[in-house]
Amino acid sequence: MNIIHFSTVFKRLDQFVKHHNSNSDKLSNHLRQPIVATAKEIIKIYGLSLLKAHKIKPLEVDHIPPLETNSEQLAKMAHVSTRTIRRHIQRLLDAKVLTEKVYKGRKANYQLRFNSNILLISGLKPVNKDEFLEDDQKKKTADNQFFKNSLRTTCPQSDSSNNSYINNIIIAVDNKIKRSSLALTTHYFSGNKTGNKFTGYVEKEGAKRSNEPPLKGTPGAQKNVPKDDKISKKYSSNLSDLQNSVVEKEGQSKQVIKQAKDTASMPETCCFSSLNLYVDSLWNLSKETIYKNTFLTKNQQLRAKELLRDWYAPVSEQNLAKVHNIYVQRIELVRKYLAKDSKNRYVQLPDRYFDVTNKYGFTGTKAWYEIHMKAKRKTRDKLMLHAQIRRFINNEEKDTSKQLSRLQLFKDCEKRVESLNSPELMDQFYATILNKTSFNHSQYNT
DNA sequence: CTGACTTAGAATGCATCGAA
DNA sequence: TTCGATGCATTCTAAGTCAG
Repeated sequence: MNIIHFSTVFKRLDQFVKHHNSNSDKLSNHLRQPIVATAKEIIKIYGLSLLKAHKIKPLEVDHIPPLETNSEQLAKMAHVSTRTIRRHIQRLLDAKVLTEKVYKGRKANYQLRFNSNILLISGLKPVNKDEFLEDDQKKKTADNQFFKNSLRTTCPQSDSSNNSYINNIIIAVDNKIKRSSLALTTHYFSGNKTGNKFTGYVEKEGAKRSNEPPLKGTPGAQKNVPKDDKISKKYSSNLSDLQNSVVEKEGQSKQVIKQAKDTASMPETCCFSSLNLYVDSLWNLSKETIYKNTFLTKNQQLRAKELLRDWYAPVSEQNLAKVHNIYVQRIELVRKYLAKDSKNRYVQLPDRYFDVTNKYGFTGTKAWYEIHMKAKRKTRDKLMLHAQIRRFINNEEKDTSKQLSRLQLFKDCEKRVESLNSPELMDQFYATILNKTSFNHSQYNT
């Protein structure tokens, strides 16, 4: 029995601190981790003291006693010096986490009063966890934590810093867009007619696609299948999702589908302990990133793990680590997407989001991942091209005595660029080398 | 891209002051 | 005398810069 339900109060404290930090201009006004840690220690002490007081004499809601403590005690608990405690208390007072500090004289402890919005003391009764859960759930509902109408959003397909929220199937949700029964990915909701330069997606294309049934290789592609062989298809789709993650078009590799079916038909081949390890790891990551500020019930969490198991189940053991890594990156993409506009964006609850049949959930992040990897490769190739050009130019600029053989170096650089397998980059290489006078050295000297 | 280096700001400890 | 408050010096850390 606790008067203060610590985990709930700590969550509220974290939210309060986050809100406070985002609202304060000066970095010096921010509450940082050590101060928050001190605050938590103080709350722990307060909880215990209230419990003791309640045993002696039942507490009344309107007369919750303040915490009587001293810097020495707090310093011991928080493993810091008394000086630090005093500073931290001052900062907590400034931030209104603590509302009052009353000095009771040199031979007495001082009294601390807490912000009641954070502590949520229920007075006479010990805190009923279930009540909190219910309340919290109601609040989450009110805050649009559940899906009502449309399942589509306008999220970008990569973590590039674009704002073209046009043709993206729901992976995470953008609250900024007004919802209707219509799919949000249609052009009606276009906020940016210029489209997504980074991904090469344009509004027109997106609108067109939104009217089409989901295709293989499109964002969130999880082909609709008849219910009877749903599971095997589901697994095969999943596996191709994994195997083809290096931008191989989904469904194009027969081998992959075959392998998926084989794997799905032999679940016993999976090493369940390592599978569970990956499931736990991915779930913990999701909880700490995309569901960091979302209250989740026990059942939702259990269901989430079950669903995540579906994602790993068809994967052969030797591929588990690789696949896990891809899933981690996909979660990271979602986190970045949410972080860009945390007020207006949220993600579906895990019991729905990780459903493999929900093409607008985690399944949809495959397209993000592919585009992300494509962009990464593009950047890498470009850097490689620039490096080769710079290498050649630098040699040209050296004293003749120190220069390497021009032809030899040219061939060497050409070979490297050739290995990128991109005619466009090859052309760029030739153009720049042949027309050295127009070469803007500074452009490549980065 | 990576690692070394620099720098500003925050955290902390020590010494001292001052109020009760 | 005790203990919170305060000034100052040191340490730590994160971000930025630059050269290889």
